[in-house]
Order: sequence, then structure tokens, then C-alpha cells
Amino acid sequence: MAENNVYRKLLMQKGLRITNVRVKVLEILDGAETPMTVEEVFNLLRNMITSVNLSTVYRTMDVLLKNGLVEKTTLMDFNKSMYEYKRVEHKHHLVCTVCNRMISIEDCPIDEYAREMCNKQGFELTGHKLEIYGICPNCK
Amino acid sequence: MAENNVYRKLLMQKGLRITNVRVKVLEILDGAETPMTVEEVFNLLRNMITSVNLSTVYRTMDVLLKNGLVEKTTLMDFNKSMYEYKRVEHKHHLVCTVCNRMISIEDCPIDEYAREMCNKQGFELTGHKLEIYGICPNCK
DNA sequence: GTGCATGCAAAGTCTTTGCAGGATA
DNA sequence: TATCCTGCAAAGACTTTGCATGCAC
Repeated sequence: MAENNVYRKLLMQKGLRITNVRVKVLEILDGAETPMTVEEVFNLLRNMITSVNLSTVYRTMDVLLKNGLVEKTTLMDFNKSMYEYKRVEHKHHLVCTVCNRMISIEDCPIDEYAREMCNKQGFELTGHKLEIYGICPNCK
Repeated sequence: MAENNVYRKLLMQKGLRITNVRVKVLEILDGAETPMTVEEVFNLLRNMITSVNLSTVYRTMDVLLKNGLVEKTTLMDFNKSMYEYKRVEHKHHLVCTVCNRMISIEDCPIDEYAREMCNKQGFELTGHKLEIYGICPNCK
């Protein structure tokens, strides 16, 4: 239950109510290697909680997103929203265009570049997203 | 009609039939500053062609995509497919998180980086996508 | 003329919303 | 207890598909 407290604390800090679903969703996403679809999270949840509803998962994702606890992604050519636990050090992904498998990349080469581009256009930087597409060894 | 021939030639080179819709879609996307939604393309098409159907536009996008004549994008937090004319020199975009306005960025800092990451993981590089998010001057 | 493209209508998939009952603070 | 969360069902948005007709080659 110790790690659970991490998620409870996060929710509390954001002034959100601590509910079973929210804690479990954070736990699932934090434990995931890569972004997950809503349905994937939902399926895991069903094994942990007696009764959950898909729409609750959608609403939960929305709340977590608006409060900066998760990030939302959409792959090109895969029309489903994917969510990932938001860490301090952000990650990018290598995505297989055949099987959609994703591998996390730790280091980020473009923080500086993003800052420059925003300055040049008068934008206030809020973030960036980089995905590298390729064909993984299994699919070659 | 001169530029039109460019698109006709492109279609021909790919072994595709040259139809009014396909030529016009390429023309529209080529003339656009930024990626467009299917609906946006559809609305422009209606002013150019007497009768078009949304599903035809979807099918056209699909054909053009599979033949490498356009690229598909999905912004985070905006669940619509967007398409853009595929040029030799690819572009990235600065996206306003408030109004979704996009600005094209010409130079790309990560070709080399993408290659390295793929090599390291045994992937065969097929492409990458970079989007920088911020708040544009109008929305600040 | 043959085969692919298109219009039209219907279905499919993912996501959102309204409302009543239930849980949290 | 007041307020927010959740389950359930229905609706909504975007996209895909089947079939008959029309057009490109």
C-alpha cells in the first residue's frame, strides 16, 4: 500500500477527490512501459475493481489530463487516444509502424530547439512531442 | 492548368487513376500552409466540384496516403485526422494549444538523432514526427 | 468493355453526455 | 450533509463499408 500513497498524495495536492478508480489508473499508467489506450487501462481495471465503466475511465483520464498528472498522445495512423503517466523527465517513443509496439527513449534532444522556435514566433512554450517511426526487428 | 499536370503526373507515376477528386485534393493540400482535416478539404472541394461525398474524400486520403503522396497527422488532444501534402523536405509544426493554429517550421533538427535511435534498437527508420506546443501571441 | 472510383446510405468505432444513485470529504 | 464521482444508457463525432452507378483507361 506504500506506493499507493504516492498517487493519493498526487490527487490530494491537486485538490481532487481520492477514488479507487483514480488511484488505480495512476498506478496502472505509472507501471506501464508505454502509453496505453483507454480500453487497455479499462481491461486491467476490471481485474482490480469489481465494477468499472468505460465512460468512467474516459472521465478519469480527462480529469488527470487537465490536472497535469498524465499526458495524451495520438499516433499517426492509429485513431485512439493514448495516455501515459507524466514524469518529470519526459520521454519520447520509437513506434513500429507495423505492430504499433513502442519503445521508450529516455533522452530528449530538442528542448533547446523548441525554446528557440517558440521565441522566434512569439509563442509561449508549453511542450513538445516527438515520435520516431520505424519497423521493429520482429516485423522486418 | 499547368500546375494541375503536376498532380496528374504524380498520380500516373503511382499507377493510380487520374480523377477529378484526386487531382483537386492534391491541389488543395499542396496549397495549404498547414495540415488540414478531412472536413476542411471536403468543404473546399464542394466549391470546386459539383458533387462530392465525404466518404470519397476519406477514401481519397487513404489512397494518397498509401501511395506516399500525403502524410497523416493527429494532434494531441484533437481527435481528427489531418493530412498534408508530402514534400521532399518535410516540415514540423508549432501548434497553439488554445486555438489550434499551426505554424510550419522548415528546418528539422533530428534526422540524425532519429537514425541513431533506430540503429540502437534495431529498427528500420521510416520517419518521425515532431510537434511543438505553445500558446500563440493572439491567445496569450 | 472492364475494372476501379464515387455517391449514397448504413454501420462501426471511439468518445461524450444526462441522469440517478453512491461515495468522499 | 453537500458535493463530486460513477454506472448505465443513449447520443454524438469521426470514419469505414456495401452496393449500385458512373467514369477512366
